[in-house]
Amino acid sequence: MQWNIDSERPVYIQLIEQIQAGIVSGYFNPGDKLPSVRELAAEAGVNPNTMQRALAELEQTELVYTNRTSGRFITSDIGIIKKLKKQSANNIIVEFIEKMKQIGYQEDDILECITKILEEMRK
Amino acid sequence: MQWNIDSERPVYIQLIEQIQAGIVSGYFNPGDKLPSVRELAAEAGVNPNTMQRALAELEQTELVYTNRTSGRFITSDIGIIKKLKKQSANNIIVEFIEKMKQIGYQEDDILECITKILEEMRK
DNA sequence: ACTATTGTATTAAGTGCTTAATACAATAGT
DNA sequence: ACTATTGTATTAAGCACTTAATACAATAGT
Repeated sequence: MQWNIDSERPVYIQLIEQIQAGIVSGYFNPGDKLPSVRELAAEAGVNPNTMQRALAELEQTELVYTNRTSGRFITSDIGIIKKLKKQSANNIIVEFIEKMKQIGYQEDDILECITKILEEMRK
Repeated sequence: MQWNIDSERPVYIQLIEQIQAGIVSGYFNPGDKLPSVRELAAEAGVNPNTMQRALAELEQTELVYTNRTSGRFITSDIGIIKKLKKQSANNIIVEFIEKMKQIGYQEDDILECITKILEEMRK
């Protein structure tokens, strides 16, 4: 796994994001065993407690689960993963729309704007 | 002005956002004189220093300017306002796209998703 | 020239949050 | 049964940041 931690925001938040992205985007596969807390921490260059915190919080989404001494695993329930992916997308989109409205864009304008930018990116 | 401050995030940030939104969305008009720091603070129910901080930071965007004792004014330069509005939109959109990509959405998916949600909102 | 009103500077207290050191607990594997 | 390895709990230090009290500075208006 390719870790990418900066000091702009709390480390544990970035860990959560990156692990979750790894699962939801398919980098980790359902049922995979994760390396141990200490290994992951070493790999990412963070304190084990910090990694532990990230993983513990992730568990609340049921994306991963723990067997006390045999380690942590990605859920095998593809439904959960898909559901969370949709949910995440929804939250991101709603937040995005709210922000755009706050600076005075109507719904039509938003669609137009983003279409334009996405087109530009394709070039 | 209708202030809406919660304790989730720093007060001064929320003030910046709301004032900026007020300008960019057309609630405040170019050239308008703003109430004094102390008045605004009282109105919003915050400490004057906090309002001062928000206004001072806003000045860096050139949306408002100060005449030491006669008060603060919204810029009369409509260009600046429009430019900032576009810039803000761009930042919001780019950030949005990045987030969506991080959870595994391609550009096409993004457009599809948001189109769908916007359509739902219209109903 | 005076004074009220405006913006500004300084600084200290409070606060919440992150991180890290360390110790504890459970169990798979031998 | 032992031991190495796993996850977990506790707690304290550090840190950065926000907020607020207070004092200072400039000038428009009289």
